[in-house]
Amino acid sequence: MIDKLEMFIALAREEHFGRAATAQGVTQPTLSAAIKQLEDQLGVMLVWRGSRYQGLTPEGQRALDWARRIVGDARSLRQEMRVAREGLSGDLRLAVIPTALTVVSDLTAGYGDAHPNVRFTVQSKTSTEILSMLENLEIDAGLTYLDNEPLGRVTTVPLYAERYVLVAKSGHPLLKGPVKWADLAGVPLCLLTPDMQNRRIINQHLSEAGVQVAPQIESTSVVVLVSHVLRSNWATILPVRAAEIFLNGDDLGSVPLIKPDASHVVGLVAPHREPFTPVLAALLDRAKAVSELGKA
Amino acid sequence: MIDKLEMFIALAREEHFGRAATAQGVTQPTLSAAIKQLEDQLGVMLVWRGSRYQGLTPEGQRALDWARRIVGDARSLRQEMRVAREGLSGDLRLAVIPTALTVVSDLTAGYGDAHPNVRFTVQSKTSTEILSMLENLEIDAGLTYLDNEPLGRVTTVPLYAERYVLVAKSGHPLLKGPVKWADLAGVPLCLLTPDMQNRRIINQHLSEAGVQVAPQIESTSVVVLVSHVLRSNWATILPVRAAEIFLNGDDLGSVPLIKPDASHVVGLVAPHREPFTPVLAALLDRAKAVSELGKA
DNA sequence: GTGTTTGATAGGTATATCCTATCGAAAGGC
DNA sequence: GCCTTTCGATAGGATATACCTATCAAACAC
Repeated sequence: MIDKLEMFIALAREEHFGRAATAQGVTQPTLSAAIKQLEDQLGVMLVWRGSRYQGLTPEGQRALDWARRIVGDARSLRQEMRVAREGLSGDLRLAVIPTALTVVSDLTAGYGDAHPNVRFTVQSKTSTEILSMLENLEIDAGLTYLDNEPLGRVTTVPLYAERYVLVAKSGHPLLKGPVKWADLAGVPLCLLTPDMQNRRIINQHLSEAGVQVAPQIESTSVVVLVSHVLRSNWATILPVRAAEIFLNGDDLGSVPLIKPDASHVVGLVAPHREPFTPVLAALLDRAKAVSELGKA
Repeated sequence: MIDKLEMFIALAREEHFGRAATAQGVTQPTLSAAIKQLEDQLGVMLVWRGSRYQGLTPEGQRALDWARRIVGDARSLRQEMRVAREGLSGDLRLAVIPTALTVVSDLTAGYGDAHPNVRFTVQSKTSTEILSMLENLEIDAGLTYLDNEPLGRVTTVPLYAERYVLVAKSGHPLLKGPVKWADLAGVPLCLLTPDMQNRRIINQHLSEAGVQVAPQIESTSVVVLVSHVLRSNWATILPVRAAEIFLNGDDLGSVPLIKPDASHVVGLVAPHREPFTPVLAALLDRAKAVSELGKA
C-alpha cells in the first residue's frame, strides 16, 4: 500500500508513467499495475486515462494529499527508528534560494560538529520550486522568503531580514555613498532571472521608484552576476548576506540601497508534521539558535 | 507495511499475540511474523520478548504513535474515496458515557435523514475507555466530559453543561423542593460505579459538602439505577439529560441539586486529523448545530 | 503515411504471505 | 515438586503477489 502511494506521488509529480517508474526504480508496467491496483482498492479512478497521462481526477487530487501525508509519516517513522538505532544520521535535503546560499553554512556549521553522521544535500532553487519540492517530499526543508508568497501548511523559522546593496567594481561612480532606488534609472545592471522571487522583489522596488530596467545579463546564479560585475561596468543588486562573501578583496565595492530601506524576511521552512523527525527537529533548533529575529 | 502497523497496534492494545491475531483475523504465527518483520525493517526491537508479551520498548512506544497516525490516515483515505464513490456511507462508531446516552439521538436524528447510508454503532463506555478507544482507532468519535480529565490530541465540540438532579420515587420526602448536596447525608443512594467519571464528580461534590456515602447499589448502567429507584426508597443522582427520559410518568420525581449548582461540560470528541473524513465532518457539523454552548 | 512516444497487456518467475502443525519455555495449580 | 496450561516461536507447504521482459495498440509529430 505505502509503496503504491509512493508510486502515485511520483506519477503526480512527473506527470509521466515512464519517468515516474524510473524515479521509483521500477519498470513502467510495474508502476502502471500499481496505480491500477490502487484505483481498484480505493474504488475510484485517480488518473485521467487516455493514451497518455492527462492529469489527476478530483478524487486523485484528494488522494494525493493523503498519500503525501501517509508516505511522509512512514518516512518519519523509519527515520526516527534509525536515529534510535544509530544516533542522528542520514541525509538532510535542503533547497535554497540563490541569495540565501551563504546562510546554509551558518546552519550546518554547528550542526555538523554535533551530528557528524548527518549529510547535507543542498540545491539552489526558486522559492516556488522549494515549496513544491517540500510538498512532494523531495526535500526535507528549504530556505526561502517567508513574508511574500503563500506558503501552505509548513513550519517556519525566521532567520534574518534581507537588506539590499548595490554591488559594482571598485571605482564605479555610484559607490560614493548610499544610493536611492530611484538613482538606478539608466544604470546598466545584471540581475537574477524574473522567475526568481528576489528579482520580483527588486523589480517591485524599482518600479515603485519609477525606474525601468532591462538588464543586459540575467542569470539564476549569483556567481554569474558577480563575475560579470567584476569584468565590466555593470552593477548588480544583491542582499547583503549574498554579497558579502564576494567583498573580501578590493576589486568590488558595495553601498546600501535606501529609500525605501527594503527588507524581506528569509527563513527555514519545513513540512509541518508533528512530531518532527529528530534530524529535522535538530535543524529547526539550530535555526532558532542562529536566528537574528524574534524566536518563533 | 500498513497491515503490519495495524497488527502492531492490535498487539499493543491486546497485549497478547494470540488475541491480537484473532482481532486482526489472522493466526498467531502470522502476527508473530509480521511483528518480527516490522522490527527487521525498522531495525529496532519494538516489543520486549520473553516467553510472553512483556510490553513495548521505548522505540516501540514511539513507533506506536506513528503507526496510529499512519493507519488512521490510511483509513481516512479509504473512507474519503468510498464517499466520493457512493456518497456518505459506512459505519460511524461512537462510544458514550452512560449519562450522555440520551444525547446521541439528538445527533443522529438530523444526521440519519440527511445521510441514510451511514450506520451508527453506539457503545456505552467510561470516559477513560472512550479516550483509549479513540487512540486505538476503535471508535470514530466519543461523547464524554470535556472539562475534567486530560484529553490528549483531539478535536472537541462542547454540547451542553450537565446539571444534576436527585431522582426518587414519587412521594419521597426529599422531593419537596431543591436539595442541597449537604442534605444527602444518610440518604440511601444508588449510584454509578466509581470507575465512571460521573461518579467521581458526584463523589467530589458530596465530599466537598461533607457527606459520606456508601451506595447499596452500584452499576455501570443508568437503567439499573432507575429501576432500583422505582422499586424501593433509594434515590439516585443523575444529570438532567440522563434523567428526563424516565420522568414521563408519575412514578418518579426529581428535584435540582443545589449548593453548589454543579455543572460539567459534555461534548463530542474526535481524533484531530486534518482534514476530517467526510462522515466525521458531517457529525461535527451536526454537533455544532445542536450545541447549547458557544460554538467552538 | 511513417516513425516515435506512451501506456496497457501477456506470460513467466521469484518472492512474500499465510495457513496448519508442532515445539519449548515459562507460569500456574494442587 | 510435578503436572498441566498458556504463550509465543518455528517448520513446512500451498497460494497469492510483485516484478520483470517482451510486445501491442493508440495517439501524435512531421
